[in-house]
Amino acid sequence: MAEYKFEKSRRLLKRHDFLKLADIGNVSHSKYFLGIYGKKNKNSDLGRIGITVSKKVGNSVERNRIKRLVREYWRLNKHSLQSIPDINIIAKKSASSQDSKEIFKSLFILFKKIGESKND
RNA sequence: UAAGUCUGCAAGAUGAUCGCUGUGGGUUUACCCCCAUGGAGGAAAGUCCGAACACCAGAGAGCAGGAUGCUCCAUAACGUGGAGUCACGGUGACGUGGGGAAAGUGCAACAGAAAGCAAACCGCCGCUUUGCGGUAAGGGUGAAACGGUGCGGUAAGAGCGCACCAGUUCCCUGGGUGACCAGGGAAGCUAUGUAAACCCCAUCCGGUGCAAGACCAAAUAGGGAAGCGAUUGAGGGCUGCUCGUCCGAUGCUUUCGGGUAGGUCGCUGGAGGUAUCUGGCAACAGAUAUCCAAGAUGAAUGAUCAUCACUUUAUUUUGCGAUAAAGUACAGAAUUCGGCUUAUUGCAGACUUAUGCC
RNA sequence: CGGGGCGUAGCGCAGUCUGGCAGCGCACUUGGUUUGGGACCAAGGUGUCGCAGGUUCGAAUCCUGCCGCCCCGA
Repeated sequence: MAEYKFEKSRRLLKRHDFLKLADIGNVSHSKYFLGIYGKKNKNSDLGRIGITVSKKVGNSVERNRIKRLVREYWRLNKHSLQSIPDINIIAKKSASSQDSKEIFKSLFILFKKIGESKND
């Protein structure tokens, strides 16, 4: 049961955390999302996640829905994302008015790309 | 049946699993964990008004600036609401609007003779006829041209006179708390529009906003005070310790205060909700009973599945119905209330108009 | 939680305060010039003035309510 939990310590919450990631600046794309990620943290077995959905994506209902879907995907797939470092997920404009299956598929592709690039 | 007007109601339901978050309890130094229970709206939105609350400023009054503007009532307050009143729009149900133009100033393009204490282009009339005078009936311009119709009157005309009508101001009587309404009389013969132009009158307004404001407070660098210390070395580094050696005076230690990162409070029980009764046409107020119903902070309230409900489409059926698929608006609390405005789905009721039938 | 600015022709901007003709530059079209092109010369087209109501005889301009974009403060 505990493996599906989603705690605050697993999230990026402060502005300087986000700025630090932007300095490192490793970027990957998928259809609806952009991922900015850092180097792997050796002390923690799992990276932290931050979600950015700008005002251009839609109204507050739409923005909150996307954030919840991203968190849901992260929570349910934690066990397969062990190699993922700290990451900031940025929603693209086209992510609005997509259903949950499309969102999850796009996230799957994004994390797969990041996992492969770490192996290089 | 169609088109419309007004008012009200709802905002899919139930269950399971996995999560997020508030509160209470258990356990614990504390975290974790376990149990119970709560978790978006009618607009939570826009931030357009009004207040509460907090801090700052302030003797009192005024000016400037801003807002509001028929009347009465309601309210903590309002630019809001209720009831009325007048005007305008609509066949109608009904809707929209409201101080002052007879204090002063300004503006009214083009056209037109003339756009406001009048004036004479054409026309008409008179005379002593290259012109002068009278005239506002008629012409045409314009959004707007100084009451309308008729009769009298006149050189031609004119409220110049009269009758009726319309309008203005004043007075009286009656009704109404009042805006105002009804009736009667007098004056004068007419007074353009614009105040969402300046302005005048009346009423109201100190400023900033929960990132208000209060408290705790790391690292680093300043500041105040006290103590130690000046080559006779305070203190520190190299080391487990001693010796030794090196650094060393804008120094070291203690303490006080401000205060950043960060955190806690403010933070949800209130001009509160629901029901009944009483007063009031109503808005609303009062009494009694009962209930406690979100509190996040890179910001919770979600995901998946099942069943049912509603709508649409397709297939099948004479039909009822059945099956399948898709869909179920606008939209997310951010200190809290009262309104306004805007976005938006469905349903119900009352009423109006038109047509048809009985 | 507050404050400010902008929206006018394809693009960049005037005009809004003080209501009455919607303009300027570049670009575009046509003609001339040139062997041809550029440059140059001449002529021309152009707009729901962000949207909707209202005030006025008349609104890009005044008033009210919305929409979009940009910026600032705590």
